[in-house]
Amino acid sequence: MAETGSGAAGDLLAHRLGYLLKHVQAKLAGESARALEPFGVDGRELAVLAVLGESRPISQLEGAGRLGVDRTTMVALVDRLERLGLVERRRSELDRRKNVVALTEHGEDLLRRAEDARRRMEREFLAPLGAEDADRFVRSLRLLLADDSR
Amino acid sequence: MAETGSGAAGDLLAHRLGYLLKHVQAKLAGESARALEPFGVDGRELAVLAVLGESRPISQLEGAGRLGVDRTTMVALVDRLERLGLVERRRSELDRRKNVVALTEHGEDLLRRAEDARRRMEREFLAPLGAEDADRFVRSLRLLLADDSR
DNA sequence: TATTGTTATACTCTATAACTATA
DNA sequence: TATAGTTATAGAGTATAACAATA
Repeated sequence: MAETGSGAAGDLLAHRLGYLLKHVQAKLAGESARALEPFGVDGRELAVLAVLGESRPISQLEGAGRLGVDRTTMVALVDRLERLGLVERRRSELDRRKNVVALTEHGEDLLRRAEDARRRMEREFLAPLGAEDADRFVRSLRLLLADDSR
Repeated sequence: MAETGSGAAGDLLAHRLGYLLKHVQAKLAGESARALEPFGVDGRELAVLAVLGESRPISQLEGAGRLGVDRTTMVALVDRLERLGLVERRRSELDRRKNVVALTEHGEDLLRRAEDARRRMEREFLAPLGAEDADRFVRSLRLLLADDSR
């Protein structure tokens, strides 16, 4: 989506939750892209890296589950990270159907530095809210996602 | 995106703004689809209808500008709304290059009823936050979008 | 038979380029 | 020459179906 809020949109749209959410997300995506550009990965790929680098090595399917993506999507994500030399696929010795995906040293290093950049970017992004409301905002997002009262 | 938050994701991802925003938006999109299903339009099309139905009739390009979409995208959106009998294209008499897009009676009626349903859906969606934090949340979204301090 | 990874494929969304008609 | 609408097309992003290897 390259259509950054060109139209002032009066304020008819500023009252639509869908519009607000979509465009705030798009704006964040832009800032994220800029912040991560030096690292050659996007926010999504960094999230994959973070999940894969979390404690013990996990399989592709397990990673896909945690990220909430399809396993075919996961193949493409790992493909790309592997091509960048950030992760390595190894056949699991316990269950040879599984790929265990582990971060390379380069991957570990990039993960640390890119995560720093991401955190800085997020803090700046939320700065207009002030510290207190920024916290409340993030907590609200978590609450909205967690609530499974359907 | 049909990948509703299947993976519990520990809470590694619950601290990533991008992940939270994306999935909250996806969840809202789901609720929105359900709420608007009886009307045969999605949230986006309803927003187009709302913009077009706002006071004086406007051209496609003007509508596209307000919505923040490309004019080629606008063609497809108006195509669909016209096929549904919700809007009508008329050649502008002042400038015959322009299409003036006006809501039909059916469109006006659907707009009113679907907007009610949307507002109810949004209120329910935000309910887990409580009234006060729900307000703050929406205000924060507006603030984040408005801030042009780049 | 079921599961994991993979490939091929299709579908959605949206933008770019080029065309038509008007200005 | 420039603008509004349109069409054709291409590029992301992601899902479904089918296949191979393994359990």
